[in-house]
Amino acid sequence: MLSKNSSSTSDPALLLDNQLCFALYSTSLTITKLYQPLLADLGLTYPQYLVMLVLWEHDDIMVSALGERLFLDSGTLTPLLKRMEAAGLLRRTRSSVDERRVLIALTAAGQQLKAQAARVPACVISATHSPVAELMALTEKVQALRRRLTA
Amino acid sequence: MLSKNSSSTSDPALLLDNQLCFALYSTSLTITKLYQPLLADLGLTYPQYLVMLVLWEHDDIMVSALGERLFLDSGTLTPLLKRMEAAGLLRRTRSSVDERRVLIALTAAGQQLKAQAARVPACVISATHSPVAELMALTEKVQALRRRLTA
DNA sequence: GCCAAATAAATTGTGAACAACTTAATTGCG
DNA sequence: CGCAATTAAGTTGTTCACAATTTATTTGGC
Repeated sequence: MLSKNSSSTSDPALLLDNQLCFALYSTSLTITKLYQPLLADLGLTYPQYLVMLVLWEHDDIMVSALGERLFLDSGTLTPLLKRMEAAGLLRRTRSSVDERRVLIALTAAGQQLKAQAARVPACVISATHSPVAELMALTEKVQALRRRLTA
Repeated sequence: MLSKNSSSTSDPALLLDNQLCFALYSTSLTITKLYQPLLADLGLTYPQYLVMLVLWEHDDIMVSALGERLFLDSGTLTPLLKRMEAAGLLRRTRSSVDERRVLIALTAAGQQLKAQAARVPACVISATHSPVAELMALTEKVQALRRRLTA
């Protein structure tokens, strides 16, 4: 395994496998691919599924509230929500109280999709080959990091 | 905080904050935004920085080897590498041994960029407001999950 | 009441990601 | 050898992400 830059001569801080960011990035992409076939059955992409999770918890919210919850901005959400509206999952309505606001509300079809989505989490969990308690512990640690980053 | 679907009546498995995937996804995006101004000084995007990390460790490798290391395919890498070649960071050359292969090698400018990049990791680490030992432990846990997913 | 500042969403342009497919070269089996 | 299967990279089309900017509306100070 010879190379011009063998890893032994590299700054350890620049080694790919020492990067938390890369671990998060690559693992996130890998899990998303795991979701893809399951979500395709529901007619959803992964970011669209996240939007549905928020709306199933709390319907009829502003685009900006959705964005705060998902850490995404209107530049990402506006086209995404338009596609979901076109798919009949939700409605986008200007608030009459404040014409700047756009409220997102699930359609009946969007609400009903929750029942079908209910079996998705178990499928993904089993594919991780990991004890649930460990997954929960990891979730909390990653959330704690995100909190420290956004504080 | 009243809503049609209050979280207390929701399937816990569908609550956004119980999703490991979302924790990874949102934290990964948040860290990437942290890198963005630092990498902009080097003329790199975050995925381009990852390519450079691999090449600084091991120069002159095939596109597919790069892809295995980064968990990305040629559909993502080919245009990304073309942009990096246009920026003068690397060269793409067909292998004479096997004309299907394209070898990626750093230019002098690409090699020299490593010195400037050396201070990036410390900046990011300090921005996390976390002890380094904790970041390392979390990195290993996330890598272990990725290993279980890709096995 | 007026108007500058702030707020909410949308738009524009660039760069990923990836599924599905194509093109081109090499391998290996009969 | 001959050629089907495999491998490597590239292409196409769709969907994110986001910086920077724009449009439209509302708020707040005077």
